Amino acid sequence: MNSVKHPPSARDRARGEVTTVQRALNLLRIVGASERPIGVNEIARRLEQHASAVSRTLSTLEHNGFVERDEETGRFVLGVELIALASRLLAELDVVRVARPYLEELAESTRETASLSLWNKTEAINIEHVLGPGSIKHIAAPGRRNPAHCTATGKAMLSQMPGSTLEEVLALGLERYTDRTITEGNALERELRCVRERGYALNVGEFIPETAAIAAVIHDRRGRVVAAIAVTMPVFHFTQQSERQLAPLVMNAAATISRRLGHHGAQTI
Amino acid sequence: MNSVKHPPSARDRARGEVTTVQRALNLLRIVGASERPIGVNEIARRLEQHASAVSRTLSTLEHNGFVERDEETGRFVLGVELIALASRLLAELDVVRVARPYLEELAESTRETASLSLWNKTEAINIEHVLGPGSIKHIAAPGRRNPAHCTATGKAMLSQMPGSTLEEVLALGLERYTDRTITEGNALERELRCVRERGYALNVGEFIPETAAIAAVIHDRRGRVVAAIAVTMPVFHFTQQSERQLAPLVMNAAATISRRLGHHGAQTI
DNA sequence: CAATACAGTTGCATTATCTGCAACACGGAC
DNA sequence: GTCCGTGTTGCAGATAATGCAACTGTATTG
Repeated sequence: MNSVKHPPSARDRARGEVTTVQRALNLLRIVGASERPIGVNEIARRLEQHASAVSRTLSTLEHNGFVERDEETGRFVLGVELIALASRLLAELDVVRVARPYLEELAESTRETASLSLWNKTEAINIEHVLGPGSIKHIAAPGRRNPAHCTATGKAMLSQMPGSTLEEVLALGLERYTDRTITEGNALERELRCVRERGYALNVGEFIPETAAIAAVIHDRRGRVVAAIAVTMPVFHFTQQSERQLAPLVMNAAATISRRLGHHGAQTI
Repeated sequence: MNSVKHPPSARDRARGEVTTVQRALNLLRIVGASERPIGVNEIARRLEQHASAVSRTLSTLEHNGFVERDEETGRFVLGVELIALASRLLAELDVVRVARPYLEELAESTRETASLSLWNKTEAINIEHVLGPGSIKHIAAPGRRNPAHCTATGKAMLSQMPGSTLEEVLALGLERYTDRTITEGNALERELRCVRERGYALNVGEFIPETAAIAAVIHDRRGRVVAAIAVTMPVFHFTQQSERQLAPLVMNAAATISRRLGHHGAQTI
């Protein structure tokens, strides 16, 4: 007898049901997303949990170095242990090392901010940026999460992902951030087709009203999409002319980085 | 002031008692410490837990992007989510950015491997390294954990920590790694006094038999010890002469980095 | 200066989740 | 074929997490 495929318990876990660990990870993300140190009660409110539970979980996380307590305020920030875990990963990611000089080159030649993002599940994550001379700060800062449907790096990478990934993204709902955000599935699919055809993705105020960006994907030696680079600028810098100028620069840099990672042009989806 | 009066339950958490989250974090550390992708049963053996429990926890972690499954083997490695959390931290840590050029300079002038470590609870953690021309690989690699009592960066930072930290380290037990490892509390205290006096720490085969290192601490603008830099070499490169040559280089680099972080010589413990 | 409000922590009884077991599916070795 | 090993799942019992209420300490208020 073949046991039929019920949606069973571990599947529930995978779908984000209530587990203690799940709650702890959400907590960690909230601490990470906060600009300033964050207190127990504030976390509890955002998680819709009781302060006592949060306090105890934080105690465990603190003891393990995943969060740290600000000496003066007693509030929490992420801890060094995360760096310990991530730094090996980062060191092993060739793309970071290879891309950095090209980011600097891009930032200099475009006089805007250049950044590198990785794909994570259903979103892009910035991990490196080089500020251009007069550029806005904090845009494209490392650790920032870029939704797939309304950012340049997000759309660039999503356009190369298998259909299942697009479905996941659609299932999450296309949240509206500005009046330019694409919130309709078919429109997004059209946009992604367009991105594939021209080889770069645009975002003009779809996520943050004042910023625009141009992005292109990076492939590794096996042809997989591993990252994307972007040039981010204030919306008022963005014109058809700048698009014509910048797009080739971004695509060239991305292609060069891909080549240096051993990519030979064969696209394995 | 946190004058804790009772030794109560959350203290138990802090002391690493069994909690579900605690187990998940240990699991994460094991995945992170593994050189290659690691399977459910192997993790279960190391944690002395049942494979079923590990499997379920991994399921949650995977869904959250904290671990990823190697496509071919089905084994686990750390996930991009950790980079997402850590990269902001890293970007905000001035010391990393400031230190990098000096690491490169050190690596070049000494023709050995230069590295930067942060302090985490009771150990030092490498987060950056520059390989010297002919140097051994993987020593001082990012993510590597350096015990406080038998590594150069560990001893350098521990020597500047308050007594309570030393007590914590002693309480963990001074594990023996080689026949040169200091395993006796009083001997370690003497060694630390010596480190404070001469301004740099040595490790000659106390952790890994074949490697030696010289380290000095970095202070931030408030005089706090935030990091240490080290030059690591094969043990057979290490002589009294090389110590005399390298120690000033390391101390100078550390002092320069401290100065660039705004440290003015006032040591606030 | 008391009165008040809020943050953070803890003990305890209840409840809900997690664990361990046993069984199963799958794959490889012989 | 059998015999390992790995990974996953359902289930019932074991265990750890929860929510409450109480308490402390620290701001904020009148």
